[in-house]
Amino acid sequence: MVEEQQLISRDKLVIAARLMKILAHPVKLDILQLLGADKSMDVSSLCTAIGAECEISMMSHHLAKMKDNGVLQSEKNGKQVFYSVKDPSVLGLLDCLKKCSLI
Amino acid sequence: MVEEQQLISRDKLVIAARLMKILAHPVKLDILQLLGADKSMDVSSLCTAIGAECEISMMSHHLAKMKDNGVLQSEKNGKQVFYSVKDPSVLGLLDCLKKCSLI
DNA sequence: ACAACAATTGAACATTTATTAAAATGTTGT
DNA sequence: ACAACATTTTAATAAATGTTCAATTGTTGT
Repeated sequence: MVEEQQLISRDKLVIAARLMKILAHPVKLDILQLLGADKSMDVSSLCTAIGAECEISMMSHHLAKMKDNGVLQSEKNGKQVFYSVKDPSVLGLLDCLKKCSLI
Repeated sequence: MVEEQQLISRDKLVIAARLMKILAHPVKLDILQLLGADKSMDVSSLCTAIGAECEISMMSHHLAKMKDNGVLQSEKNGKQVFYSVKDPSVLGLLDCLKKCSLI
């Protein structure tokens, strides 16, 4: 059975490439999988979870970029800022990487 | 039913990020979908298929990078060089982008 | 050997990205 | 008001990326 695939339009490829570019960083992917679909974590906790090489300032930069691009959302609670995944569909990318045994 | 997900290791995240970074470009994604799992096209044809804004030199650079990183393979036939997808599992990324309605 | 063609290579350049440090902002408890 | 803390912001810098052009390589047919 030959499935004739519908080609993705240039516009959509541009959008996809932009999203991939934003997420194409080990720390950002790790943030995504740590948060998952429904968790919420503050910046320091994320930094700790990511591991030793994490500077709080760097983490903040990553989070800001992901938020600016609609991947994450944040909510302030006292001194802390809690981040969570805004649109869970982006998690499909991670799943895909796993399922396709690309990683 | 709560599925507790196994976290992807740092090493694998680095690999995944590298692959995503390589492919995070509209032209590269377009090359991937044009070639699909089993097609083989020469550089000029790819350039024509991509559209008007395509410089042959730019196409060659893109193809070389994708080949260097194990995404594509090439075969010379006369004056032309034919490119094809080396490991079809990378196409899963494209499928995923479609299926997850990310694009 | 030469011309025509296909593709690659290398250099130059502008743009973007990642990292780090220091300063600034905002919040809480005293 | 002040100190302690959490986070953001800004700036400086280094590194990677994308694009274009010109020069080069390799192939085919005459």
